[in-house]
This record gives sequence, structure tokens and C-alpha cells, in this order.
Amino acid sequence: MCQNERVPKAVDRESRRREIAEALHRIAARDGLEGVSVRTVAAEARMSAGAVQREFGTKDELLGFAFQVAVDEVADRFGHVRIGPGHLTSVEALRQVLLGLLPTDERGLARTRIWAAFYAHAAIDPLFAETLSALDDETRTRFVQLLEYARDQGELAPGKDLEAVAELLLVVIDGLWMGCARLPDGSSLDGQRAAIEAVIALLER
Amino acid sequence: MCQNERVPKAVDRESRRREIAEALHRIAARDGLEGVSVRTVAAEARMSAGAVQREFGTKDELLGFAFQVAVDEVADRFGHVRIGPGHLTSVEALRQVLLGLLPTDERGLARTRIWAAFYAHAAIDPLFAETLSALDDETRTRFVQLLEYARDQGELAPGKDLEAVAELLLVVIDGLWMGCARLPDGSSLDGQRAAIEAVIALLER
DNA sequence: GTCGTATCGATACGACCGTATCATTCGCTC
DNA sequence: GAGCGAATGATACGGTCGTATCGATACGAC
Repeated sequence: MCQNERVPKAVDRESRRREIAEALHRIAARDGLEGVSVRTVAAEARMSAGAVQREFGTKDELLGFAFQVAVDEVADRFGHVRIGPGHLTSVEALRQVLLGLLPTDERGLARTRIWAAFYAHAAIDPLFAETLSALDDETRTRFVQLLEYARDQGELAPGKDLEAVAELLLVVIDGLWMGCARLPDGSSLDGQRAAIEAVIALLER
Repeated sequence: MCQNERVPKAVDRESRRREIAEALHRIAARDGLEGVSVRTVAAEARMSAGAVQREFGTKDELLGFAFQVAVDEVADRFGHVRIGPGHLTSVEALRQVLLGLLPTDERGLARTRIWAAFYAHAAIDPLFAETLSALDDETRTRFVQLLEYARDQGELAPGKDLEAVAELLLVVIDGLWMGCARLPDGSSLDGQRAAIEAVIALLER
């Protein structure tokens, strides 16, 4: 039957595409997007170049898929942010979110470098830029909700433009990741941590 | 005499190197660092590929020089920041500095994209990263001085860790530029402006 | 078992890369 | 004006790029 052979193939295909995307991520973290080619990605994924070529007809498609995978990863990360009553104050939750963005291991550091590479590419490719812009919109909305809740709880210094503060937080996140991406391997993140503490301290009443 | 023919040549050489660097900047702003090759840069600078090759023995040297030119440009921009009594408060001066970083024309927007490309490269090349780190150190020192002066003048909300705030400002600058770099051509910078107003408002007492 | 058929690794091709080398031209000295 | 050294534009070369194409192989239908 058609379905019996198509469905398992489909999952296999998807998992293979993901494997290839992760191989691309490893290369991008190590050598930047300049080091990414159909051949190098295939070698990193331990498959033939033809396999990659068949899976993604063109290099742009490959790049776009790998980008989307990276975007979904961080979108998931933000998706776990929940506003409302908990055992943490909203501002403290925000502080934890920002601190949680900092890379704590090799893999996290690699993620920031992958992000830096894609970020620079977004300055060139409008499609990438649009995706990032959509991610911004989502994050901004979430931040505004969190800030409004915090204000209603009396956690914030009064008289702040919450939309503007949310915008600032977006800028800070970009700056944090780009700053981490260019640090040497074993560097301290004290500067980034201090920046987070500063913006949190400025928020609190 | 040796000097009579060497000195003018030297000036000429330096101005030509600068021309080449600016051609590279134009390409990097348009197509990213991936679009930069000895040949494309030479064509953009309207000279033979051999000329570029002779001026910079290797592509890395070319890239490094163009990077240094870009760094010097923004270092100059920060160098004009003067602390101390003037017709502006220190905080207002800081606000103007941040707003002045935003691109106001095509050339400014191109600068942010060039910066984004080099920034991503710094995630790969430790030499680039070191240069950026040195620029950070310089800027941080300047910010701390400005903030200390502002505090002494009573312009700041009390009880702030000024080193941490300076660190935050560095992060914000990175975030602002990277955010601008990936905006479409005619975009509004209202988000970036709001972020600046937010961080200034958070600073003020 | 045989035969389409779909999937695979391998190869081919034209283009561009960074770099080395070279013939030519130009400007200067004598 | 002749001669020479430096500067220049063009070409050569080995390599990698993205992509198209091809022979081999595995596999389900009959």
C-alpha cells in the first residue's frame, strides 16, 4: 500500500534532514557560514554529498532549513516562559530567562556562534530577516505581557513605558548573544552577567 | 633621493589601500563577507585584481586591514564623546551618543551591515575577537568615567553599580547595531529608539 | 526469477576561488 | 635617447564550489 511505505519513509527523511541540519550547525559554529558547503556538511554528517544534494535540492534550501531549526530551538526556549503567579516574582523570572540565555557549556557557546553566523546572513537575506523579525514580534509580545503583570503586582519602578522596556530587552538579548559568540572558548561571562543584573536592577522599584 | 620618491609613494599606497578597504566595505554591506573575494573587491575598486593582490599579499591581510579601518571609524566616533561640564547633562550626552549610533542614511545602514559581517567573523577568528575586545575595553572605560561624573552631578538614580551599567551599555550598543543591520532598507528605527529611551529613562533618577 | 523503479554513491562540468608567475609598460638616471 | 628597475595588468594553476547527470544496487510487483 502506498501509505505503509510512505509514512515510515517520511519520518526517516525528516530525521535525516535534521541530522544534516545539525551537521551544518556544527560547521557553522566552528568555521562560520563560509565553511558551509554541500560537501563539508555531508562529510560532517557522515554521508555522501549526493544524499545531502537529494534531500535539499539547492544550497539555499539547506541553509534555510538549518536556520529554521535553529530558530525553532530558541523559540521553544522562550515558549517555556510562563507568566503569572509562581514561586518566583515576575522580575526574578525575567532575570532567570536572561541568565538562562547565557551559554553554560560548549554546546551553548556553539549555539551563540551559529546564531551570530545566521544573524549576519539575515543582514543580507530578506527571508532570514523576516523570520527573525517574526521571532522578535513573538518575544516582544511575551515580554510586554510579563512586564504588565509585574507592574500590576507592583514589582516595577513606576512610570515606565513597558513597550519601550520590552524593546530594550530585545536589544539586550541580541547584544548578549553576539557578545558571547565572540568570546574565546574558556572566557568568563561576568560582563554579560553584570549587564543582566544591571538591567534587572534598573527595572526593580 | 630616496625620500623624495618614497614619501609620496607611501601616501599613495596608503590612500589606495584605503580605497580598496572601502570597496570591500561596500561589497560586505551588499553581499556579506561571502561576496568578498580578491576579484570582486578589485572590480568594485575599479582596479585590476593584481593591484589588490600586490597591496595585500594575502586575503586575510586584506580582510584584517578592512576590519581595522571599520574599527577605527567607530572608535573615532566614540572618541568625540567628552565628559565634563557642557551645555548638556551627562545623561543627555549619553542619550545623544546612543541615538547617534543609529543609522540615519544609506551609508549608516551599510555601516551596520558591514559591522554585522565582521562581528560574525569575530566569532571564528580570534584576532578579530581580540580587536573587538580591545575596543570594548576602551568604550567601557569611557562609559564608566561618564557615569561616575553623572553620579557625582546627581543625575543618576542612586545605588547603581556603574561598572555593571557600563557593561549593559556595551551590550545595548551591540544589540542596537545588530538589530539595525537586519532591518529592511526603508524600515523605521522606532524600536531601537524606544530601547534607547528606555535605558536612559531607567538610568535617570 | 525477472523486471521496472526508486534510491544510492560517484562522477562530470563549468565557474570562481586564492595565489604564483610572467610579459609589458612606465618613469627615472645617466 | 638608451638602459634599467619597479610597478602593473594579465594569465596560469591547483582546488573547491554548486549542481546536473549517470551507472549501480536494492527491492517490491508480477
